[in-house]
Amino acid sequence: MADVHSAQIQGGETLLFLTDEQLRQGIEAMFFAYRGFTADPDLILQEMAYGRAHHRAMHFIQCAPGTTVNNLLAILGVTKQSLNRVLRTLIEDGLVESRVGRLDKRERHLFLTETGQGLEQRLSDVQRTRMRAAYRQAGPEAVAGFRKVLETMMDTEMRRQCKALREGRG
Amino acid sequence: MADVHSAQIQGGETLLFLTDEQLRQGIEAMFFAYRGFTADPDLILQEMAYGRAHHRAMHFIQCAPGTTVNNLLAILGVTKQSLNRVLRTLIEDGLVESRVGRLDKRERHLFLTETGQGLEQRLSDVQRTRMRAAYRQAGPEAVAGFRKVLETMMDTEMRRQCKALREGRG
DNA sequence: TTGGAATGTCAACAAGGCTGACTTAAAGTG
DNA sequence: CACTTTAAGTCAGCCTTGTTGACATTCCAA
Repeated sequence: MADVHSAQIQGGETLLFLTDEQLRQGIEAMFFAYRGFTADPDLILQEMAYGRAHHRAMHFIQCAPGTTVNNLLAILGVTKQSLNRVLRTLIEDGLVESRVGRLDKRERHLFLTETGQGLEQRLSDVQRTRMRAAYRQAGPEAVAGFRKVLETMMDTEMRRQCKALREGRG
Repeated sequence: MADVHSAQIQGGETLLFLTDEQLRQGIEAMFFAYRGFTADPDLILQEMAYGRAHHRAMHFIQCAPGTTVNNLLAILGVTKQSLNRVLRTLIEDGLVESRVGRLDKRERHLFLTETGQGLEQRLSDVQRTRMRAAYRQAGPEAVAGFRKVLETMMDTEMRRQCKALREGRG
């Protein structure tokens, strides 16, 4: 990327000279890329009258089986009423199982059933396929950079979220 | 990024060995990063009873002043009814101006008023600030890679969109 | 035993997508 | 000129997914 200028300073510190135009392009790229990134799962979800909210819930349950509702709320950053509506349909439809906690019986531990795992697999398959294609086209160095910037943005977001959690709990 | 393995093949062709886990991390990173990326403008928009839809419209009008409604529809990928609802309030509130086309009087050309430019500036400022911070933290090489992967994903999306346009028009 | 935390539920509402039907005006075409 | 197509706007109604607020239940812990 020739239009990202950088200057190496004495001690390894790096200054980036980024014009507003370059940043604007990055912003637009995020918009279009995110849209492409959700397009494939959206098609599958539409078939079965589910939405992105269902996908997100299943994704994070798959990723952390046995997680509690509160945990999921914190990760997803929505209200419990919003999440509950989604979880209820998933449980009714037999995609998610909610087990009462052994240690703390108020808590519900969430798991994907076999059916749920099947759908989650289908959804993440198409998403991974698309991401793999983009990775392959861009090359390994670009992928490393992509992940680094995204993880930096993600960390910032996670920190903001944790801060919000702490403030919320007093 | 040590966990992205690559193997250089004879003619400069590169194979990426990406595990499902690595791709999953990329997917999650997109989710969290996108959320972080929209968080700041959302706060400002909330103050004035606007939403992301208004932001997107203003962004692309600012980026291509004089664009037509149909153009904007194609870029945003929403229905004209959806866009119209947003445009109507922006025009009523004096942020967007709609001028009848000189060449083709059916068309309306869209511009941001001074007030509109002011708000758009405020919104993109906070977004650029966040992006600049992430860029700076990740370093110039990472930024180049980030943009390359995103542009690849974006191109894919834009091609899909153009294809849809062509098919839609017969 | 009482306070607070975790969960779930009901109701109402808003933003922002969608479809379908329809109008108006302008442009293109036979 | 008559007809069709196109650009834009509008109305009505629907869906998903977010929000608040109020409230019940259950259970842990002081």
